[in-house]
Amino acid sequence: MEIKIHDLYKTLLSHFGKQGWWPAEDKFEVIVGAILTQNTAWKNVEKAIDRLKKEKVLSLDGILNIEREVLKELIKPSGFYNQKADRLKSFVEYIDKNYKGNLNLFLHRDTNKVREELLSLNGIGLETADSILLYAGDHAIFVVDAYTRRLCKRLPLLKGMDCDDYESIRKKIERELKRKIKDEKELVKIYKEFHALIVKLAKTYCKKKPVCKKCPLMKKCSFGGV
DNA sequence: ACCCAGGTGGCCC
DNA sequence: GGGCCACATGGG
Repeated sequence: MEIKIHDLYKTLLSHFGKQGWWPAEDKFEVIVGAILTQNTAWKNVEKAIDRLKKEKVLSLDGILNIEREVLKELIKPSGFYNQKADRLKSFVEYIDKNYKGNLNLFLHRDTNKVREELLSLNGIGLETADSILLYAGDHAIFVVDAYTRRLCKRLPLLKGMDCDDYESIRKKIERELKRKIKDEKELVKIYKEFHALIVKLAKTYCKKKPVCKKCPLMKKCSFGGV
């Protein structure tokens, strides 16, 4: 049996409730978190963010002016700290140089323009770019991560599509949801919530075992669990 | 002593 | 255009 994407969203929402992503105080914190969480447990990212806050450098100017070696030391708990320090530095330098350090000026423009620019920056790939677009910029872009990809492989919800291709999954999910949701603001809200729910699902039921008997989607899966 | 975590870029074929 | 690999810390 095939699961409709919107039904899957509804099922997850009623099962887990609203997730309220992204957990951050402002746009800049979302961006820092998006870079720091690359292949890293969120718990470790929190430690790094707390340290940046404590040093009062969790701002565009803060990261711009802090010495690279000091920055590395502060974000150490989040791992890959050499490259992540470079990535944070190159991002704030880019915004400073091209947008007078004004994040809103950068974010609030044509979606594809912003996306292209993000992708041109060092260390910002598809998922990080889309996380920033959706959660910091409120653009209607769905974020695909490793969990989403895994879900696509295990659920017959995206039949006939390439589950290894990021863009293919993103566009399919966006198409399906756009068909159902006409209001742009509502769409953005659902993209935010849906991605968070997929992460929640994976963390709750699929930590180790690829197929979990406790999974709430069992009944709807032709093969028994995600 | 493994394996995993809200990825990305570089190199190889 | 896909298949490896390094990147690093902390928790199970």
